Amino acid sequence: MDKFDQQILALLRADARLPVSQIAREVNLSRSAVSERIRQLEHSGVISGYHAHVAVPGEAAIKVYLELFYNGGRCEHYVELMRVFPEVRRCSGISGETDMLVYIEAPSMLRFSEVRGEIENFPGMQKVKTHMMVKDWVF
Amino acid sequence: MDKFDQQILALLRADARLPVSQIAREVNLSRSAVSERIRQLEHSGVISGYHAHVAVPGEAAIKVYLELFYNGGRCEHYVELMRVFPEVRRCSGISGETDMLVYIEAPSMLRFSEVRGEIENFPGMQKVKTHMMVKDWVF
DNA sequence: AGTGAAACATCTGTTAG
DNA sequence: CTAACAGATGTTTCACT
Repeated sequence: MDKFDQQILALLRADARLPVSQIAREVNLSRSAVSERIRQLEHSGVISGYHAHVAVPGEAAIKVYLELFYNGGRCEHYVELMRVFPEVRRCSGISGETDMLVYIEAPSMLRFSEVRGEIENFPGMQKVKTHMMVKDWVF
Repeated sequence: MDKFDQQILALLRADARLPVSQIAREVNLSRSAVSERIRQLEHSGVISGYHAHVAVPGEAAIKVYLELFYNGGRCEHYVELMRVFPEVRRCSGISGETDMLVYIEAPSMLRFSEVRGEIENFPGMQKVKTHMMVKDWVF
């Protein structure tokens, strides 16, 4: 994890679709070297994925935390199911009784209800506890 | 913004580097159609960017949600007290029994314990429930 | 570790039908 | 939408620093 790796990470953090050839130019390494470094960074888990940042249609008028309780199935499974909703911004597996904590931003109460309804009907879903966010400070 | 767009968004959210050709296969559209749709989604701002998710070693090694239960005092009061900790990233007043949900990122377990200890000793604090984040997906 | 070059498959953008 | 083409890109391998 030297200076080159850090430069590569910074570039991919800004634009995950930057071509290897261009990265090579900017950090002054060959394509093969950059390819190999990226492969290492991915394999070692430093880069956990590449994701498009999708804006919530409308605006985030409603902010909610859902507590999910389900039986069987790994959390990865449910994450894949919830990924289809742009309103789902974050899924966190946490210690304690709750299986997963899901943060949702929706443009309206109606839309939120739709999303919540679909999540409740996921196979194996046992309970969905809703926590409307009434105040919020982000630092 | 029809069903196809939503499918495309879900795929790019999961893997920003998915080739257009493969997306086309999965949603049963032609490459040109998918290319055009992605172009529209980018230009209209629905897709605001593509980013590598990087786990920086040492930075935010520990992610935790705290459930705060206190008696008396408004949440604004406690927010002011917690603002002194850079590790406190978000404070949310939510509906339900829990008075406040606090998201914390700390560089080490030791440092987190210190912060948690201080929060527990805030005047009026009744209970602090810790939820270590063991898995996490941010979209 | 990195370079440069080559070879090959794949992706993309752009045409034309 | 399909088909086809040209150019760019990713990946791998190799000989050589």
